[in-house]
Amino acid sequence: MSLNRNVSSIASLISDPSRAAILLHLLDGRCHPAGDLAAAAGITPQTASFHLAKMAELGIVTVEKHGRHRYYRIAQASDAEMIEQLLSFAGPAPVVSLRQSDQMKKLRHARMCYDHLAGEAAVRIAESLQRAGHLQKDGLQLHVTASGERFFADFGLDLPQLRKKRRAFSRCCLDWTEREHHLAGALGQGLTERMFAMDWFRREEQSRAVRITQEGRQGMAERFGIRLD
Amino acid sequence: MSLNRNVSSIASLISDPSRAAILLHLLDGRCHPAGDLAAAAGITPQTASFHLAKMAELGIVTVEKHGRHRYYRIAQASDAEMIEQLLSFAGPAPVVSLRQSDQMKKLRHARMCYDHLAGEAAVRIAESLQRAGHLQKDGLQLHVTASGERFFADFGLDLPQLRKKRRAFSRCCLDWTEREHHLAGALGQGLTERMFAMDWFRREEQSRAVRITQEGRQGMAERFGIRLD
DNA sequence: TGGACGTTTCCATTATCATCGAAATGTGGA
DNA sequence: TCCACATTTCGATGATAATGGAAACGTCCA
Repeated sequence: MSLNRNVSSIASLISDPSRAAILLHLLDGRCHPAGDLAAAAGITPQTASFHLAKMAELGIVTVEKHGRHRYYRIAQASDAEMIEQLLSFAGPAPVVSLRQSDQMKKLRHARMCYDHLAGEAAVRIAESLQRAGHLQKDGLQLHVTASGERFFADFGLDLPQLRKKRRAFSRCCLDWTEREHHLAGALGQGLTERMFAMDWFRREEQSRAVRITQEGRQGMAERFGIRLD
Repeated sequence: MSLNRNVSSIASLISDPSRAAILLHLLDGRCHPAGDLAAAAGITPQTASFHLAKMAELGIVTVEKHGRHRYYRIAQASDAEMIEQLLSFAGPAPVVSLRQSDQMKKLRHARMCYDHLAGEAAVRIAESLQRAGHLQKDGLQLHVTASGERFFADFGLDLPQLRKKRRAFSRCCLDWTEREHHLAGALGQGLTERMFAMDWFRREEQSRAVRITQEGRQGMAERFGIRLD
């Protein structure tokens, strides 16, 4: 591996929105073809290729050629953990397994994944939205149906505004604790922001864990038909 | 609003080499006049001033005016820890000169990480405290056990006072030279302060490096069962 | 009071870099 | 063999931002 890594180059990976989106998408630990990553970040294949080459040079990602596809993945699992922590505000990375710890339980429950909600709560919300017919899964996309348009507008989201952003509008993101999908993309971010604004959730200090408030429990039961715990 | 303003803003700050140099210089936790930082980064005072203003605006550094000097320092310990985290990601910088490698050896050995000790000595201390059952790792937390309460009190630390501080009490921080954890948080700071008060360590001028005194070697052998070098 | 010095502000220049169109490369399938 | 498709390379563009010269500001000191 080229030790071309210096602090600034690592930091620039995270500070650029397109690269952050790509990294975020790679955080599921699986391989993704370059085109998917381009779509995920809302950029053209050329641009994605440019970014991926840069990341490969730094040894953050590795490539595997299969036929005419090139599959990218994060080179080391330990890097993946560190990236997720950095993306969603970081403390030092745990080297040992966190499986049984208290902190881990909290993270399983609800946490931030870069700019949107993850964990059990997020997975349940995504399920509920699909069951109600507001979202429809189409590959990696989560299509917003007509009833979904009304639902999100009623929920206080400005969908036209969210669509304008230079990033994928609505995607699913594999939740590494639940092994199910939750909602990501501009819509996931907007929904999360709205729920925070309504004080459904509160961030814990020094952690990406998220605490669900009493309002949150009530709201999730009323709006999504979800009862947690 | 961005829910992770900290990360992306800090990352974009560090992604510029000049600012990275400034921040790295500030990682010693001391105050530095603007001119020194300019020299450290190899840029003119105007440019340094421009960068420092930007960092101050984001709240990552704070200024203190003393006479015609303005002293800058990193505002929050958590930001400093995040930068260290990025350093551990980047890995050790390539050594160019003999003088640098000499300096590097010293930094590996013992250095300041903003307000607490880092480097081999700090990692060994953290290990020793866990082996003795005074600390117990729980995710990112380092829990102080009953025997630990007694140990630290006997060592001269006022734990109740440290707990009151508006920051994480006891946590681990990934050491970028050793790739192991050392003790951070209020407890790490307090322990470091106490050891300095006992003259176990002395800071080198103009550097993050820390020198271990004869008392320090003796004390660490007696209290922690550590023999360095 | 005047001059030296540390620092900042203003401004014009320059460098960097993400971005995408066009074209090239390489692979699979018909 | 030819075409479709995924991806990369090349080249140009435009936006952003770093940079340092000139000058102003404040503070210290003689």
